[in-house]
Amino acid sequence: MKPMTIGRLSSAAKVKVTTIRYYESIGLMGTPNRSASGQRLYGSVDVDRLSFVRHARELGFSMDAIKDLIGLQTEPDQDCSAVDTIAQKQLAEVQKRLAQLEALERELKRMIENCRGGKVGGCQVMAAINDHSECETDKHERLKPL
Amino acid sequence: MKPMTIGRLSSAAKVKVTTIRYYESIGLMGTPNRSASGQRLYGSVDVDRLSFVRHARELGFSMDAIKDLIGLQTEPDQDCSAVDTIAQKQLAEVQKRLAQLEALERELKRMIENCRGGKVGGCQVMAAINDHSECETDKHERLKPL
DNA sequence: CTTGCTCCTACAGTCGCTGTAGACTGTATC
DNA sequence: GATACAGTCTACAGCGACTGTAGGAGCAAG
Repeated sequence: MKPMTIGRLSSAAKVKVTTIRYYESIGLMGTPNRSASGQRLYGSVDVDRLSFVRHARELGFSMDAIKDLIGLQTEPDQDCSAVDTIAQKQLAEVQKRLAQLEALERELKRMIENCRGGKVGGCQVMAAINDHSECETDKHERLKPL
Repeated sequence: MKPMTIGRLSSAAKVKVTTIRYYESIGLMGTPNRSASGQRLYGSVDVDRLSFVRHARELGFSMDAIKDLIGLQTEPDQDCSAVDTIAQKQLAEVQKRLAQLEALERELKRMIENCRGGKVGGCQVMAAINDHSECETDKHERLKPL
């Protein structure tokens, strides 16, 4: 179980080297030991932790939420309802976003469906973007990037 | 049809004042006329254009795509297949994102479902984030923010 | 005339990284 | 031992699409 360099950790946890250093800078990874020449040295604990972070990111958790989850992880005797709350909140966000995107999909399909070729001047897609009187997405808050 | 200030334009097109100035800075709104004291002055053309931009943003188009659409708008005699292509591309992105989020929803639900209270140490949500061996989102590319 | 809103510029901050520059370290091959 | 090349280091700038702040100047109503 000898220590590994940042590059090994990177391929073990499938997180880029630069990203690992970034995570360290925002206090997500603690301060690693260093070799005599100043290179970061990690152990298998760090692989686990970093993999956890990666997977939580893949699940769409914010860095703040992940910090909270890591904090909870280090206190295994605490009630896990806090974890549940974070996960529930995340699920709610995902579902909200799904509803937005479904509305978006319907509207884009409608636009494209109505456009039957021709000139830009009479293009129904352009018209649809211009005239949004009957548009359901108007009721939504501003859309976050795809 | 007398000119309006940026604040009027803002409420007419439902785009924030600061955002209008930002759009100007990235070349999306042209350079407006100015009053003697230097205040921006707009006409109804600008309301239309800005509303168009807002609605396109609500549909999730990138600023680059919107720039293209505006460019096409000013040439109404051109074939509208270019517009169609941009819209199709956008629809494809939306559908891809939908698929990602649906996978996410399933996994979050599964995690929460399996967690039946207790201590963090035995929490199935934490375990699920840790052990991602059977996780379908692992196959996806990195998720963009919600 | 004063109050209080709107407008101006210029710049820093958001999030979650990614990319760049320039220098040093570690390892493999000749 | 020399050389080549990959890996590592720090520090900082940039991405997209804005948002927020500071410190002023303009303008309409009471």
